Amino acid sequence: MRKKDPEKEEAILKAAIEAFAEQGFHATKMSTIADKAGVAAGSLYLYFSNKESIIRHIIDETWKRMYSDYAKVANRPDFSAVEKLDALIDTVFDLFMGDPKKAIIFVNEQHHLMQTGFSDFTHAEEKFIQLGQQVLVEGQEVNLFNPHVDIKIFKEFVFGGLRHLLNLWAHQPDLYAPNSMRQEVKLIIKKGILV
Amino acid sequence: MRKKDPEKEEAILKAAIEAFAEQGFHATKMSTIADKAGVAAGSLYLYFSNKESIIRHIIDETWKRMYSDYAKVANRPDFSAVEKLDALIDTVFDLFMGDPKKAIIFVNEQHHLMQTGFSDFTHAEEKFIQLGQQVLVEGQEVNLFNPHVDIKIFKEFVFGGLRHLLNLWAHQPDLYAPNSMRQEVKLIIKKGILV
DNA sequence: ATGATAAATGAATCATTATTCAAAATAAGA
DNA sequence: TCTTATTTTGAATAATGATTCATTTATCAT
Repeated sequence: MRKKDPEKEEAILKAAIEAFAEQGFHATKMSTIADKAGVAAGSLYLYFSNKESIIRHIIDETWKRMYSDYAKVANRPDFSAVEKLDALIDTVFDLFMGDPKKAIIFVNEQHHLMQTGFSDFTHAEEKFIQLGQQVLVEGQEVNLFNPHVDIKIFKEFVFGGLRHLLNLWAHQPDLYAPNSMRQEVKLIIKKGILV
Repeated sequence: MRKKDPEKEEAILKAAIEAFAEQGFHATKMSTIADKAGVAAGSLYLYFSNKESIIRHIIDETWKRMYSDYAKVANRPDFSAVEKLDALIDTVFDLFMGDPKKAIIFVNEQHHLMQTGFSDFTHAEEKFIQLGQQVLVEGQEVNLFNPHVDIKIFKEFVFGGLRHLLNLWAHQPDLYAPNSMRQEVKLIIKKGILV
């Protein structure tokens, strides 16, 4: 009996991340992924059932990682809601700045996946979003956060803003100093633009 | 000599907007657009050189409209920077709430266009963004806006947040009361979430 | 009316690529 | 070493759908 090489799956994923980030999901050919990964085209199908499932896997993993990273912070009893909110921003930045290509895929291809029926990855996504929402509710309860702000809207607004910023940065890292970027975001969402 | 029917171009654009919004650019077939528009597939090519140019046209028009709508407000000398900022939000909301399908296309397909070489529509886009940026600079100069906020980052953050919110709303209008949504956004970007 | 010109049609073309599958290579156990 | 089960290969398949083009139809000018 022969066993599948676990490094091969890794190589395929790495190749796919590169290709999807560079050319987008649709423009990426399976043969390109195979070439980059150094395997035959047919071999891709031993590890993934089809092209779609490759990108699903990538995004799913990303959500899971984001959730588990942030869960550690969100549950710390010694953190105030404000600190937890800052930590949320840090979690997102840390994750994507360590992996710009994933950031690009994450931002650009997610909508495509929603059109093709939902699946597992929505679990991880929902859990993460849920965690963020809890922090906001907690902050309002202890009167740290403005009770007139609609949490559902705030949450989505921040999410969209972050996504967009990370995408810009991933495409042109030179234009944005990573650290000032995350500090700016924290400032904006907490205090707004008025003096 | 026979002339092209200007209503036919309209019909094609309307059909394309519908199809792109429902199924996304890639999944939309030229034959579907033709069917919806009530013309033959080949006729599409009398009005647009290819599939890509149809979506370009749609997005370009949208940017142009956004720019011209907002230019009226941005130049009013009787408006403070704060009022102009509020008006910016209103402009965007007004435009897209009047046309949810366009909102969906605008949000979801723009990245795709950037991959396929830039073109005219970046002009209108840049002009609009430029206008917004001016308002922010003006606000900082007269000390209405916090000078520590990085305008470039603020601008993009707000842009991304708005995009995302509008997309959510366009997909499920029932979940978000349009007016409260725009008020919330104004509140958030001006004052942040802290009490 | 009528011819000339351009618009409109839609079936045929053509290219593109995800996926399959028969054959070959490889590793593990006997 | 040899057998066997499983992986790997990559050429062949098969479907898809954008675009073209020969033909038909409609409009305008005379």
